[in-house]
Amino acid sequence: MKPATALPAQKNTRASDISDSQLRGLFGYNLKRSFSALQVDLLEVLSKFDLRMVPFSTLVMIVENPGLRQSQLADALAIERPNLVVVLDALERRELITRDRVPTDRRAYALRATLAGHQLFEKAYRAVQTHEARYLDRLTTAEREALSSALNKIRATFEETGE
Amino acid sequence: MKPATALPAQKNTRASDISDSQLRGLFGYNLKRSFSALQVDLLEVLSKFDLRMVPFSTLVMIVENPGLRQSQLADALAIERPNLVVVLDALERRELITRDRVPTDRRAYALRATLAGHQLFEKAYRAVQTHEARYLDRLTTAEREALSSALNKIRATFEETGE
DNA sequence: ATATAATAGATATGCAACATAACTATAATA
DNA sequence: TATTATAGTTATGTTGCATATCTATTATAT
Repeated sequence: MKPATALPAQKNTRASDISDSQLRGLFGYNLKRSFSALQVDLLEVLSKFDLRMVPFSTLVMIVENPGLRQSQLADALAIERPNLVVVLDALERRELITRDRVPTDRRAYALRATLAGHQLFEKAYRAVQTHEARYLDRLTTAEREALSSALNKIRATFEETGE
Repeated sequence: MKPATALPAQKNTRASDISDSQLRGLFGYNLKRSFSALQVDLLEVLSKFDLRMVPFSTLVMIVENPGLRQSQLADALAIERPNLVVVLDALERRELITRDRVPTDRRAYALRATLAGHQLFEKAYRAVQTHEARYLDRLTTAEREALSSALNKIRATFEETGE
């Protein structure tokens, strides 16, 4: 490979004055960094219940929508059906949910949470709410509403064309 | 495995009325869904420049901070040093950046963008700004400020303890 | 009625993001 | 000068996410 030359006559950056204002000027970058930081804490909270983000969301959806089909669930969570299968396998192995045969459609399964599943949901959901309060408490009501509305608009912007 | 039984007497959820209000009540979930939707669009924009999110961020940082060391860069981007190595390898192979020996510390490399690197940065950064305008234009000034402030508070909440 | 197409779920597989342990070479320090 | 720490690298593993393809079953189209 021929040696690519850097632009000449550039002052070196010293350790002290590293700047990321170009990236900080991008909304998406801030969104990613904030979410990543939040996620570390959330994963720690969920780990007490042997859950990760997708299995937790899955359990929440099944508790809220008993009898749900796997395809419907994958759709609602915006995850691929093959990936949901392994998540459900794990939840079923832990006897948190059941896959019940649907009499009217023998291809499909109706998903339901067991008693243990409901109990785990209650505890985990409350723990997540506590985790959320950690940062939501620092926001003003106006900020919370603006944030909520902004996130919805962002989602709407990209999901309307993307789906 | 003994058959786990679902809770009895539950009305099945019909296709039409699947609800995700429990998840929507969680801020982190909305954040994740919005970011995922945004990311699809962003990746498409970056793909025109043969870039992904981390290589793009890396290039931006090197352009803004010529002479930067790899460790400093990994720190600033909050990515692991080993993962940065392969990103830099690829950028160097494309002659977008150079790794220059540092005379005062022969372990270290000073990272600099080549002319091609600067040019790609200019084009890609503008394209990303256009992408961002797609959703930022739909937000009110108040929403934009609240979102910005909220994201910073979220990051502060979790990075102050986490680092 | 039967052939064809579509759907529900599962399996296999691959890529990308991210993390850790351990190595080489240098530099800092005790 | 011996020890420790640091910069970069290599190897490797895990998780998240996507696609192609398979089966069993159901819907539809002639």
